[in-house]
Amino acid sequence: MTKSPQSSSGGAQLLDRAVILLDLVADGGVNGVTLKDLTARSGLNTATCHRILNTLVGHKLLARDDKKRCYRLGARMAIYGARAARGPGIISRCEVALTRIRRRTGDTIHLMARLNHDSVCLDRRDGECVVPTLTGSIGGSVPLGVGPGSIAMLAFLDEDEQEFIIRANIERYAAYRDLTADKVRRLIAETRDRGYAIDVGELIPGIAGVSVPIFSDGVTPNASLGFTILSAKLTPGTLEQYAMILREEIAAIVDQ
Amino acid sequence: MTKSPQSSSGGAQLLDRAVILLDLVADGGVNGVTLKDLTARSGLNTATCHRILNTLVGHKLLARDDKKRCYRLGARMAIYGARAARGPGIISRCEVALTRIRRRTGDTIHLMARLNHDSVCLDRRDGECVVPTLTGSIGGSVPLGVGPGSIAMLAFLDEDEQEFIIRANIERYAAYRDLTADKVRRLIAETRDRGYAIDVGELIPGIAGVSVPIFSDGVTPNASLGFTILSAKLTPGTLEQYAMILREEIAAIVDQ
DNA sequence: TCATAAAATCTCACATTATGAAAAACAACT
DNA sequence: AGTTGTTTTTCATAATGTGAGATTTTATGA
Repeated sequence: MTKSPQSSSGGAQLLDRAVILLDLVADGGVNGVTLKDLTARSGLNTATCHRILNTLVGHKLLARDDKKRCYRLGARMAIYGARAARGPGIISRCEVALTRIRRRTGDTIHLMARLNHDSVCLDRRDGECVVPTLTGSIGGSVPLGVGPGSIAMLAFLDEDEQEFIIRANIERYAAYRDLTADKVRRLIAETRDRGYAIDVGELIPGIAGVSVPIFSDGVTPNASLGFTILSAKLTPGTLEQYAMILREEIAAIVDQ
Repeated sequence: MTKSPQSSSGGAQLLDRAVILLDLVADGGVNGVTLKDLTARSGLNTATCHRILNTLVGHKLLARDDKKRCYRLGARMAIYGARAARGPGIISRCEVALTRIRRRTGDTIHLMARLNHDSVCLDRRDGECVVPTLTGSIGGSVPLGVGPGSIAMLAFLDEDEQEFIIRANIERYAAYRDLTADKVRRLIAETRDRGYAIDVGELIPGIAGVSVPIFSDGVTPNASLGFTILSAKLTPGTLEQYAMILREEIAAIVDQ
């Protein structure tokens, strides 16, 4: 959980709790999350947890894998998602931009968003040459702090929140080559100065990336737009040039 | 609302109500839905409604357009959706199939799912020649009963539920050329006999379609896979042949 | 195979939480 | 400025959700 808007407590405890659980399940990923995990992480009483989960499953917001006795996001969630993507949110606003950038450069590009401690891929266009990316296809995610797409967002949050997230993710960084909390902090500092995030083969050898944050509401960096390119294709100035392209497109998106 | 699993009443009234509202907002579409609408359609007390909506907005499951004073699906919904699409649900299971069919035939193909009284486009691959479709891009929807993609699902529901849905949609049919409830009933009967749904230029002149239902749980037709083709490209037997292709792919998807 | 542990599910008395009528604040017309 | 319709807040009331524990089901080991 983020420390932030938990316990909105406008008189809807049950709903707040349901959202906590939805979040935990969403974070749980492809493997699914078990009841025990959920009670532990949410701090909720087992019975309460169970009751809420059952209801959510009943409404198909969650699905239950009876075999593995665990919970995942449900069919209705996927449908809602498809509908939401159509509304006047980031995804549909970026759709044109993505396609246009793809045509202009021929490179792989993706739209990332923040969900709790993770950075989730919302949309992407594959480039002419297939490059391995951190997140894989739409819906894939990495811990915030990993990769330029996520650093671009992280770097422009309040320092408190940054620290909170880094702390929460600290053990997960180990899975990404020689990434550490301190390195993340250094990358953040550089990114703030530069205005955009870059990575030159530090996470996946031979693969570089540039990402620019999107301040959808003018204040909070809730999303980012970024390239993934083969380091081999880099010439001096390529990254700067790509950052400019992203900036332009984002500017066009943000002011309506 | 569907008569079905409303009021699950396992001791989570508030959650049930929240889902009702989420559904209404999702149905409301691109224009957004106002509080008044929501209270009217849900039958909930204004204060209760307002409280729930506020909480949902707080969690970004819904978003509020302060200007137009109405509610839409929120950013978090889109993110959940992206994640859900990645799990072992219909979407990811159909992904390969979609791409393969697209390569085999070169035609436009889409995956539809049922949401209340509507049929929503979950995924699609565009064909070599651009054809106009009823639903447009991902997230687009039509009332159940309109178009082969939705008839394919509707036809294999219980008769009671069919009638319920047709009644609910009856006024909306008028927007689609000369479609009427009776015509929908006739199409359903034909589809049941045939095993798949077809349309030859009756909804959009010059555009034909074939769709086969997917019984993801073995019983309920929760989704469908279908082609949209130019009538001009039709030769005798094309539709049958396409239906076979769909059947094959669906068979492969359903048993694991 | 049976015994043991662990996790999931159910039950029910209790009080915290959610409810909705009504009033207040706010917009939108005329 | 007056009037109407919509949104937001308040608060006493009770219905809803809570969670400790009992029970059942499933997993693990000997």
